[in-house]
Amino acid sequence: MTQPYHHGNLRQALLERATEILSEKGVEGLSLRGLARDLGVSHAAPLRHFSTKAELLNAIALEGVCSLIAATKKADAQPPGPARLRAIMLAYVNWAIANTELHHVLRNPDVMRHASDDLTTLLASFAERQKAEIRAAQDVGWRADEDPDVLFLHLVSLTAGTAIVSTEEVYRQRVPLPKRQSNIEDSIDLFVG
Amino acid sequence: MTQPYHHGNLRQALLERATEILSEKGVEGLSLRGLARDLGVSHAAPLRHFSTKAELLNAIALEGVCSLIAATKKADAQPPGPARLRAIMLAYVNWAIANTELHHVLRNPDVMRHASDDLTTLLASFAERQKAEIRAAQDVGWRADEDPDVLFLHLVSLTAGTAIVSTEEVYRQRVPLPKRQSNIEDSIDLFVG
DNA sequence: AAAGCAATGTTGTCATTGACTACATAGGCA
DNA sequence: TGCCTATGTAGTCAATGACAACATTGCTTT
Repeated sequence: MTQPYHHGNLRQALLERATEILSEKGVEGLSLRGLARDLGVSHAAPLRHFSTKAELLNAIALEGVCSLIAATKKADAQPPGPARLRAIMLAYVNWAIANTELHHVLRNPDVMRHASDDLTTLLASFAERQKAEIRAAQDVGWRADEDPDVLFLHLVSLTAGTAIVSTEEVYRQRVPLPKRQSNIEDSIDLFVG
Repeated sequence: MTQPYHHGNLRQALLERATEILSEKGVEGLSLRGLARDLGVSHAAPLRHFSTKAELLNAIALEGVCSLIAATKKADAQPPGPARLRAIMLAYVNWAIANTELHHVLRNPDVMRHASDDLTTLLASFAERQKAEIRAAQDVGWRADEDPDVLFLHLVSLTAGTAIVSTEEVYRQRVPLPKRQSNIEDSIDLFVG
């Protein structure tokens, strides 16, 4: 029995294997030729799906953002206001913990440097959605007198910061899990009140 | 007039040029051979000073951490307590703004993956110093009844988060400077009280 | 069903890079 | 003066990204 000429689902296989490699060896350890070897296809086959390494990373990042957006959408179960803000922030941080490597990809300058229009647009719309949630909360009386832009930055700083602290090895080794969770809740409480 | 056989200060020149390249093209755009070309030396000359690309990145990161530590040391002018905590956090964020690229290098997984013992030790000692400052502030009565480890994570989350929001292009484009500064001060106030 | 065609995969090739080795030069020290 | 080490050079090799020319497959359109 011989291998079929066509892989069948090479694009998806590439994305999956690439994500594995990223966890293990990072962007620098990811190579199109290495992926081809791992999947048993010829060295140029990946180019049919991603004509450059940057394009592959882009596709992975795009998947990541979609998954992140989906995760935070669940906060819509809460009514607009501080409760929903809290849910969004929690969802973000929990997503980062559950998808550490994707989170790192999205934070990697070498990836985002080549961000496609699709990707930047999606990220921008995600930011806009957060801004809208801030305004909605203010409409319900939450911190109604403060500057929504500054509140937006607060929210982003806090979620980004707690996500980083929750996922980076340095802190995971240095501080036990329950305390890390306290940090997340306390930080968010500090913001949403 | 011919070039002298020896460059004279190649190591330093490499570090400086490499930092420039990192700002422009990131880690992936940095190559030892490219540096050699830029500095007019042979393609293998850099290897005398940094036997691998990772070692060069490490040296740059080490310089960065030293400079960061020096910047935050100025907070010692304040007496131990919340005032000094505030000064440390402000110094950190201002350093990140003034040295955006070094900050990105320190946050780059592809760099820190190969961190030398020197580098990890230095970073660990920096973290320990922050922890000590937290305890010192508690000794003066600031949040004396809270868990110092959780407070430490708070501090790190906040500084990391505000530093990121202050330096990343996405937010710099989206929110004007004065509001970004309000965010920094408000965020820190929220923490130190 | 057959022809044609686009999608997908392969082989071959080239320039660039990281990394190693052997060799050249310079400057300090016995 | 003569050696010795630090520093720089030239040559080489394997791995990689990227491209081109060719092969195979399966859908589509008659």
